[in-house]
Amino acid sequence: MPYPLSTAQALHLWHDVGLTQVKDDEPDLSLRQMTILLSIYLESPPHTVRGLAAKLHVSKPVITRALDAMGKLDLVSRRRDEEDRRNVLIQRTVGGSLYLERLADLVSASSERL
Amino acid sequence: MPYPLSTAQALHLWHDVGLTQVKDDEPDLSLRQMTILLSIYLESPPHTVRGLAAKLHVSKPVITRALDAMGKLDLVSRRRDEEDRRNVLIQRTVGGSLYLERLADLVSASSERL
DNA sequence: CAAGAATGAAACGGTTCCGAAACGTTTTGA
DNA sequence: TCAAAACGTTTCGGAACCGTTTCATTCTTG
Repeated sequence: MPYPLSTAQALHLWHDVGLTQVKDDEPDLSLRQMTILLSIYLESPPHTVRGLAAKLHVSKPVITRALDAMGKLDLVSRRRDEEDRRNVLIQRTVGGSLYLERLADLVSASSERL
Repeated sequence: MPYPLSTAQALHLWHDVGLTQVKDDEPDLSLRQMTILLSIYLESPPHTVRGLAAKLHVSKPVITRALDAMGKLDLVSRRRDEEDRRNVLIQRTVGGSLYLERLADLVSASSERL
């Protein structure tokens, strides 16, 4: 368990990771997209549009559009809930797992250089 | 000095901080804007449009527009370089310092809960 | 001193995101 | 059974951002 980061270390960590992300040519996820993606992968299913919207305090169309965008990038997928066909269940993908794995490695590596 | 963060801890830290930022009503800075702001506050002056563009591997208009946007939010200010009037020197503001202080506190507090 | 280089800003067209409102489908419950 | 509610999506107009190109100003240098 690491000690809490000092405020100066926190800023350097943020700077370091941001710099790497910006310098890469890969399309960056917006803050909202990234947070939605992390919610899907870190919290236990099922994930629904309504549930995510409530958790992030944003409107449902924000979630729908973020899922559209991340779906094109193969970071998440959607499936109808057959038990209640009004619901859409949001699912993880291999691409999403790899994406977050790389992010985690980046943060972890930056934290070593503090 | 903290130990390096584990990959799982890194993702939870990112999620936690993102969640707080998204739930706030405050206007979020884009990844590029945030990285520019951190460069200005963490690295030693002078900061110029050209210098920042080179460091982040982006075009100059990206920097100009980000400075416009952050200037409106009172996070940075600009001043002509009187020694070479082609240059614009980018300067820190009280608002920018407070903004980053709050970010640092947020990251630091989240890191405690890991 | 004049021609070229360097710097930052502005203009332009295209893409993406936003909030609010309206919509289609499915389920609920009176 | 059938009106109301719930869920996710689509549409709409507006705002922000992007990359490229062009421009005005200032400096350098031959």
